[in-house]
Amino acid sequence: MSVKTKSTYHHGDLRKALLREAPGCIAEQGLDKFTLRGLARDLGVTHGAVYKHFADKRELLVALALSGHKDFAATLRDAALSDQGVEDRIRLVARAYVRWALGNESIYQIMFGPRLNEDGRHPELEEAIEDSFCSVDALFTTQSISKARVRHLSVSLMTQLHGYCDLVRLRRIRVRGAKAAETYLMQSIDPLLRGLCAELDV
Amino acid sequence: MSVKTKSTYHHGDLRKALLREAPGCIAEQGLDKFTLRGLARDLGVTHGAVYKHFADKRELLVALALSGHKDFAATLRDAALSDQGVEDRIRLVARAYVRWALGNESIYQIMFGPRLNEDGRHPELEEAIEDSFCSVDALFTTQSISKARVRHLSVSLMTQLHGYCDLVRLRRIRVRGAKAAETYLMQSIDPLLRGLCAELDV
DNA sequence: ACCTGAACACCGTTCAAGT
DNA sequence: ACCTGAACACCGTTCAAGT
Repeated sequence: MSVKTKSTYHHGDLRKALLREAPGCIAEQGLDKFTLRGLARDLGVTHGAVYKHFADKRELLVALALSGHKDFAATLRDAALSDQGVEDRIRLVARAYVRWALGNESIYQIMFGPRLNEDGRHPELEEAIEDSFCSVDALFTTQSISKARVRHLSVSLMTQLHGYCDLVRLRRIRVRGAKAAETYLMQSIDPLLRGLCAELDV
Repeated sequence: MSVKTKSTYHHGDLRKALLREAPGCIAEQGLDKFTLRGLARDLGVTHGAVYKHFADKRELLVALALSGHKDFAATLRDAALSDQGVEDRIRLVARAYVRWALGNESIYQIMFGPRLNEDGRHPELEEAIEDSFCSVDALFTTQSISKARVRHLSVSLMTQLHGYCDLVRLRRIRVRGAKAAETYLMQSIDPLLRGLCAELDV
């Protein structure tokens, strides 16, 4: 019955706490220097405690990647299905993509970072990213375009957006601030947009 | 005067040997698991020996990134300045980009991997990548287009190519083999190419 | 001038022991 | 059921000592 409510023992929900704190931890030090022991320290538990909730470091990252992909794909889908002409919908998807990627940098880094599925377990990860592609496919799906071609168009858009976000994150393209990143993107995506609209007869 | 010529002591040129072997080492295990101690073992020297040639692990990676960028930028420049119409030159750049990136996966990973210039030393790295952008600028530089707009066009092309290579490397876009990666790219880059040509009045 | 080998601080992971 | 703390193997980095 001491004054301190924080029992130094049970944590309440350590699993949730680990998932909540990890992104900030990664944002500070970079994914490559992110450390389970450091994360445990930040939460005031011993390093061993983590292993009661995740089999290993990779499993923690997989959990973050999965929930990230889910939210990301939903965000893209909302933009792709919004009630407007194709061109504006493509713009909305582009904006939504960069906003999400740069607003959730740590998670995005995990999602598109070193492969978490080398061993072939976690096929869910592959499906999760496929979901994002499908969200974007919706933009281009019409009677007159083959399925294969739709995917080419999606790939053209997704690769440009991923490349842009990756290079901005790495400071290879220098823009100051998230807002500037968005407006700069809207200008560089212009040629692709033009080409896509031409193919869609808009 | 023993039969063994390999003196177990001096290595000849350990520095060169380290730079030569590192990419293969990285290709096998992935950049994140790449280890100086492992590399030293592969070369038959003690781990301490590495530090006679590189201040630390990062310096080794910087050396690889710099020589990589140099070769990469030159490759792009050759393609961009080849003797043909703009559209074909863009195609050549695209092909050269993906061929280099996927043919030098480990190096490409270092060049566009975790930032090696966080501390602000090694500004050469920033210049090195700027060189690649300039190589591509050459494609779009005409009287009628402003410098700022030329850079937008370069960014549109470079981000698409980087995004494509990154996603192929991560198996997020599945193509079997380097050749398939090239032909698949040529189809997905089609919309961008069309938009670029429209803007260039070709 | 270049390499060895011990040493130190740090990590991921495991496990018997505590509560 | 969940956490602690010692233990092990491994890394990056340093440095006195060897050749």
